[in-house]
Amino acid sequence: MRHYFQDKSVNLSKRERTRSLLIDGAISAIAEHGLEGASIKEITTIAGLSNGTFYNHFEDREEVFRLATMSIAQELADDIAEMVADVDDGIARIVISTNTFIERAVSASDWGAMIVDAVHYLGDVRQDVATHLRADIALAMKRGDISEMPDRFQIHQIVALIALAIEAQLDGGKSKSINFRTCEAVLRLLGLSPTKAQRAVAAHLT
Amino acid sequence: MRHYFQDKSVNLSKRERTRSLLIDGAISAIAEHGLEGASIKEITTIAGLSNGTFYNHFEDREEVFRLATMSIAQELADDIAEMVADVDDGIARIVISTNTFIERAVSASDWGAMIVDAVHYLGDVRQDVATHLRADIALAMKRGDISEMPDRFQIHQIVALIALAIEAQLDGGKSKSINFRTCEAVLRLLGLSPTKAQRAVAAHLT
DNA sequence: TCCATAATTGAGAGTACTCTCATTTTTGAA
DNA sequence: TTCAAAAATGAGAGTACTCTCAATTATGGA
Repeated sequence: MRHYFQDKSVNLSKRERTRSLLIDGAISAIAEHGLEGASIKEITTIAGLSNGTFYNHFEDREEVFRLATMSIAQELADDIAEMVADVDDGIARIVISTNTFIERAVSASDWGAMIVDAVHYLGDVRQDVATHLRADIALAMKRGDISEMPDRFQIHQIVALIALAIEAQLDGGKSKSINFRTCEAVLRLLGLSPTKAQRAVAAHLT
Repeated sequence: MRHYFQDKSVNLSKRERTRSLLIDGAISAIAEHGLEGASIKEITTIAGLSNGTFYNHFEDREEVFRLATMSIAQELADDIAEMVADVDDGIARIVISTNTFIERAVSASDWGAMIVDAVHYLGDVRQDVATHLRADIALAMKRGDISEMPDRFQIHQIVALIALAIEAQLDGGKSKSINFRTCEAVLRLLGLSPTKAQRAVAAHLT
């Protein structure tokens, strides 16, 4: 994942390729030192470019951080959308999406670290997750599995639990149990009883 | 709250009084610019002291941050312990503690902002909350209201929800509804059904 | 191949921060 | 009141960072 955007841009214009190098570099740097600690020097060194090139592509630090976050969010969203494309049960979609999102973020550890950081600083990320979640919940409501559409605050609660699950696994190593329990917790927050939540998770994750 | 530790140390030694001034200053600075953004210059300016004095009292930034966080945590813990001293129902204690903690943190907004920041950086804070929570949960288990003692990860989930509630109110203004729903969410995570959680919150908060 | 345009380079100006230390000021016990 | 010890001061050394820009190098269409 360290060269993800670089690889993806391999037959685009030079401008795009360099941009991608810098975005990959920014992700590594942020994963290592956090949004506030990542320096432009570090980003360009990782990218194998010189300091000045950065400003040929981005206005300032803020811009590359925003772009890098959005790029990751988009990639993960696409990945997950494909994963649940043929699942038509809302609860199942919520469980599978949540689990997949966390798994992917943990596996691509730079991405995970960046997401955890971004959730604390950038409200956009939360809104992004919210959009996808809402669609799945609407589906579950049609079936009567969930009775009320959660508001913005409840979505934030769910996002906080997901970020925590990623953080815990980046610190302590991969753990299926953490994923299971996070999915259960999400369903509990959405109003399922503990028993139903547990059954739903057991049914859709292995 | 801006001069809390200063006021509290008013008849201690000069050394203690200056220390308290600096801790109050550190809290304000961190609330304003975050743990990473708060500079020593800013802390000493707020305290009305000169730059060098800081190093007469603390080894480095890290030390004052740790001390300031622990001081706040201790004060809040004492405050809440007193509040629930004569409540012998575990669920009630959990609800009242959670609500009081969030309310206090939001009212003393510098403290709240610092706690939100510290939760993300310092594991200690989570452990601190954990200790108090565990006692209340043990009480609720004796009565059969909760069936399993939550492990470290579940405690972290609860702490994350509490931090989110504080953050939301620091951004958007005080809101009883956020407190209610956070208490409900905490009880749901602890295994209560949505109905029971709602009743418990309604019974103990007004 | 040629060459206008685009991209990259790296030195450095400007800024901000942490921490040290010789000096000055304050404190409080005798 | 006196004065040794304690505390506070602020200039500045050392470091690190952001962003600019004139100069250099690479690119790709004709």
